[in-house]
Amino acid sequence: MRPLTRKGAATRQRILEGAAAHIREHGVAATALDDVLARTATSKSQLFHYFPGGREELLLAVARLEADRVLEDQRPHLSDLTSWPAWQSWRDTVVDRYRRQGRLCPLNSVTAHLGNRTPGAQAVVTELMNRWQSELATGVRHMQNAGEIDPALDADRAAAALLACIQGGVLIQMSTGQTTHLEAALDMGIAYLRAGRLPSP
Amino acid sequence: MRPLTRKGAATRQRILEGAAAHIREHGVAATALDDVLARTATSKSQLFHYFPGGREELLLAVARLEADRVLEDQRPHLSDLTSWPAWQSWRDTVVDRYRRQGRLCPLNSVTAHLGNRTPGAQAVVTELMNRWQSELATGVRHMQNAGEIDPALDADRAAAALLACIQGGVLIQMSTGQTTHLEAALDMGIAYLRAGRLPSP
DNA sequence: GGGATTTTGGACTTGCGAGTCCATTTTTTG
DNA sequence: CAAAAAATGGACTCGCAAGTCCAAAATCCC
Repeated sequence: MRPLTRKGAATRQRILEGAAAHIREHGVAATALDDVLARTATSKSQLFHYFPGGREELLLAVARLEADRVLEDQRPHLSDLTSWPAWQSWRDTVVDRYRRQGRLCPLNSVTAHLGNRTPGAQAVVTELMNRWQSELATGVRHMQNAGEIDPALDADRAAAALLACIQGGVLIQMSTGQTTHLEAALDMGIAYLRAGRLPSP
Repeated sequence: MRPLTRKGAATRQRILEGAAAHIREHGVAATALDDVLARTATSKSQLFHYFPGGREELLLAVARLEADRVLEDQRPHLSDLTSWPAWQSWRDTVVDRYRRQGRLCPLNSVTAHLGNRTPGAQAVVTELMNRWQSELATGVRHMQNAGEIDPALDADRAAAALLACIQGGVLIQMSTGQTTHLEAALDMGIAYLRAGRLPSP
């Protein structure tokens, strides 16, 4: 079904990354297929050869790329939330990542444009959220086992709240350009976790 | 400059609300000018007569409409955060409002589509956020004065965090369709405020 | 009432950009 | 090496939807 030569795979990758880059710089609305072709030195036929679904399929692939990137950029901290200093450096990483990213959030941009009526688009986002929340919950549970957080706390619900803090902070940053809300929300979330800490005996 | 007959004003309003309604139902991408014309029984010339800037100006007007609506839907609770039960009913109102709204967030949809390149679009959002945060901060300060929240808490920062909780919860709801994150985040935010309460003497 | 102004209808232009097609070149495979 | 399959170039079609224009109708103002 899909033999895909080495050269072919390279071209496909080039198109994909070129599209992602252009979207990161100019947003989805200002990204025509021709822009991608020009930037990647490819032709229409190549694009439709590797992405038979056309624009929509390409955008979906970009969404997947960006979604993976989101979690990758939080490594290794995200998977090692085993002490308060670790939580703090994770927090700093997140803030820094989004500060760097600036006002354009490629993922939000793409999914918003793809519309939530495309089942694929929301699947990508939903899966990202699930993985993200799951890793946070693992961190919370670890701290509970270490006696640093009240075991009565619902780890998943706390992780959900924390995730919302991040998303909201980022969303606000997209309009204001400031990361102050993100920082405030994250700090609050972590403070909340610590407040539920078992009183040291 | 703009005499605007009574009839003219009515037509303009009809177009504006028709556009907002169509966008709420179908999203921005799926809203062509012709759709609005058909729904409001008006013609191209009328639309461009009342919105000389065309589509962009219309969308911006819709954004303003929706932004106002967001705060209005939280009245009167938002301006009366003077007791813990009051905070709770505000929280319930917000959750309910967004549950009703479903997956489509007209404001986010419009601003995302208008791109953040339009200065007007982000101005609308920024102003909304400022007003929203300001009202929340007022509520926090009121509770501080009543001795229900630690006076050492930075009211504006707490309000910023709370705002991020809401935005994030809503954003996640847009993909998942669930309000669980919104609820978890809001509950956490309020719990955080209460945790900072002065120990009763 | 009547001239000025605003409102309205709707056909027309226009440009953009997605998607198609086919001929040609390159690579794989046996 | 030769046949088959894949990769590539780029011109072409085509539909949609934004925006323009002008003439006709309604309304306002004195």
